[in-house]
Amino acid sequence: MNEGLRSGQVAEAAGVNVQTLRYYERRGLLAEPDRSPGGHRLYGEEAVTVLRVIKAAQRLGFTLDEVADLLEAGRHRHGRPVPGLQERAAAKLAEVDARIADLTVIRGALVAAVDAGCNDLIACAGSACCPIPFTDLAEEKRRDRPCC
Amino acid sequence: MNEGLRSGQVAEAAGVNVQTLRYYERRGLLAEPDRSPGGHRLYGEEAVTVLRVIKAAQRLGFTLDEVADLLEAGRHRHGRPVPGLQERAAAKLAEVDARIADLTVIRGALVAAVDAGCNDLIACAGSACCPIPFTDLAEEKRRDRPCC
DNA sequence: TTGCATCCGGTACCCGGGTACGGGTTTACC
DNA sequence: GGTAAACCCGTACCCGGGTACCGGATGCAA
Repeated sequence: MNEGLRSGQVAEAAGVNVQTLRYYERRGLLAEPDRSPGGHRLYGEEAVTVLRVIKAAQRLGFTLDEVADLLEAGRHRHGRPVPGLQERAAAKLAEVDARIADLTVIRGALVAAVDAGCNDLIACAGSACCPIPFTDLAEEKRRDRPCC
Repeated sequence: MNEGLRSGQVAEAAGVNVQTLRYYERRGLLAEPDRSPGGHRLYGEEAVTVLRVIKAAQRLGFTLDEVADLLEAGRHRHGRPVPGLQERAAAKLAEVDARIADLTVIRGALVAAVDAGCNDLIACAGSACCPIPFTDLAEEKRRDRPCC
């Protein structure tokens, strides 16, 4: 009878690998489900939702540890808001913005290299006219000076 | 006497770990340098340049294998341009653009979550008014529909 | 009851880019 | 010529996020 979804069905519905279910369970992201008399996992419908949430949170830039933390807080809260979810989302937003800014710098360097018709990285590095800002690219800090 | 730079000096000058030099040598990114009578590596000045180029190329989005390939092509070329450097840079540029676009979508979702004052991921996922586009976030494909 | 798909747990491996450790030499400076 | 720092090589380990393989047990249908 249909006393729950089997691991393969959940995995299928959520678009993940079956192994990933057990992996998430080990990592504390997915609660341990009930078992059939023979020991097979039997999930409720909500497991699929949880998986979708995990995948979405990952896409938003949260690590699995962070997601586990967020979900754990959600499970234990009793009416009050999850402490820090807002703050964590705002912090992630700042990280994402920084990453976008960084990629924009990289984009600029690539565009310059393409425009200048660079042909040899080493030769370019030696010549003063090279558009690739080797030293500025070295660290993502100190992004204040524009290329060349 | 000063018959070349020792590994520690090169590493220091390029801002990398000494172990990383040997790692790059193994990976074919850094040519095997001369040795002292006792077997210590003695690098020329150009090794520092090569390291800087490697680091810059990494920042531009190239993997170490790709960088190795690019450097190898640069070593073997005799006057003619490195085949495909332009194309590869253009391809990387496309990748970077795609990544920026993707991050922009993610940014939008984060902003929406913060603006809406989301407090619990699981609760949100269940309600229709949740601003986080769980299903759209699932894959980075199909990025055509705007959030909500 | 037989047969096949699915699931079980445990462990090992994958990717990329390094970093650390350990025991033994070599170099450089005083 | 002593001594401390730097170097040698080989190997193992780290991170994050899974994936694969194994032999054995279960589930379900005909």
